[in-house]
Amino acid sequence: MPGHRSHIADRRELRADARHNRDRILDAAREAFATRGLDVPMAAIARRAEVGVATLYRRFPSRESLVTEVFSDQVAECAGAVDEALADPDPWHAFQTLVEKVCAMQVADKGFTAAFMTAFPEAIDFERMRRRAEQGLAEVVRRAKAAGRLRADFAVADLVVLLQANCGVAAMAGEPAAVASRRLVAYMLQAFRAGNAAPLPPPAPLRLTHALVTRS
Amino acid sequence: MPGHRSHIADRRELRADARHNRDRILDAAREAFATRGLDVPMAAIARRAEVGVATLYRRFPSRESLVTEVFSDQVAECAGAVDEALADPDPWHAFQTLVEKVCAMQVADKGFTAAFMTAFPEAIDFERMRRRAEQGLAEVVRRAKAAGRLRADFAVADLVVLLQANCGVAAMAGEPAAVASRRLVAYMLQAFRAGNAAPLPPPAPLRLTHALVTRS
DNA sequence: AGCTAAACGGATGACGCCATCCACTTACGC
DNA sequence: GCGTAAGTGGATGGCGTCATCCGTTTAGCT
Repeated sequence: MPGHRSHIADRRELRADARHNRDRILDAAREAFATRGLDVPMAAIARRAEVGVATLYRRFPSRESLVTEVFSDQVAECAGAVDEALADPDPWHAFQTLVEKVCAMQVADKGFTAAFMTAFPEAIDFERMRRRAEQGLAEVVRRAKAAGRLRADFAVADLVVLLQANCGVAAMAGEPAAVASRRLVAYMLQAFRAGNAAPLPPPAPLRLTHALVTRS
Repeated sequence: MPGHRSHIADRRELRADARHNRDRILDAAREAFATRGLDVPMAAIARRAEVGVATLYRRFPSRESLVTEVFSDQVAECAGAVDEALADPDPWHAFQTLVEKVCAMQVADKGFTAAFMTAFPEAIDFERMRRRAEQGLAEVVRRAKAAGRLRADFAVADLVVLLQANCGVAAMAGEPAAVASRRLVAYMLQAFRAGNAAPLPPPAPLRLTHALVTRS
């Protein structure tokens, strides 16, 4: 089959100006998603990037493809945080730092959570990353439990609960969101700690995919 | 000034069929808001109520007026929960039960939180109720602290944080939301408890009004 | 029963967003 | 330089929601 072009290669064969505009679009989209959330009008992104709507749609046929591209590095950063936690010799410190880091990312960028949580059928990369994150997370949790620092009845799904909760906090207006999130995370981490553990209601049977952000 | 009609009296002077339709609309709106959230199309409500759109708009000129009317009894129920807590001789039990109850209400009805949290400038009744709830809440917290059951560095604003967090959890799909919420609340209540208190980051300077649900 | 004002509901225009089309412009290999 | 394919952006049609208008129906009083 001649002339087959993978979706990885097509960015190399762009003309110089097209490449430039593509970058402008990505920058604009990044900012727009971060401040206004994931369902900002396409036209607004185009305007901010100072390109026509057509250019935007030509480069990214669907909103999802744009989202995927915009957040790919942030997802990578997220996965990096998991790796970092896995490299940490102190299991509880690893767990705590990971949770804090991810939640802070969530607050810093309104779109990120939605992008990461929402199940985009198209976004294979996300799916792969998500699985990897899930496995890494499970390992971090296992270690923290084994070290006796994390309560035994903690479920990995509880992290999804926290992420979702933090997402709700992140929905608040700018700066209070950060303060509130820190407060929430601090409380939750103390509750996660082994030792002072009163019994809990049954855990939610959730995987990362199950956490849906209400998006029309 | 003759013929002045207060906005309280106008429901009495309705014709029988109008009154009937008004009730149908309220029922339909209640269900629609609970299941689909607060920004369900007006037309959908009208269809469900089997009335024309015009009837809906005539009775409730703005969406807010409809929301106010629909949730007035739920807000009252909420205030009732605060009174109940104030009547409870056990301060911690009062606090715990109140938190659990309100969070459960939040999950049960998607629209409720948004209605209660969102600042509707028009909804004076809500404002009054909210103030009352805030004062009652502060008293419940004060008592629980005085009894030595609630950690001293707990801030009333932390309840706003929890409400907002729980709102995020409530955004999940139907049944998992309830499970996750129970789990979240259980964790948080354990963290709120006095005794096992590690230091916390500074509290968020929030009143109930500051918690905004992102609505368009 | 008959009258009238109140109430009804479908049709309608305005608006915003999506996604595509097409006439014009520009980069880049020759 | 110049030809051409790639690229561009504004205009455009489709869709769904909002909110109002207006011709028709109906409750309720006499």
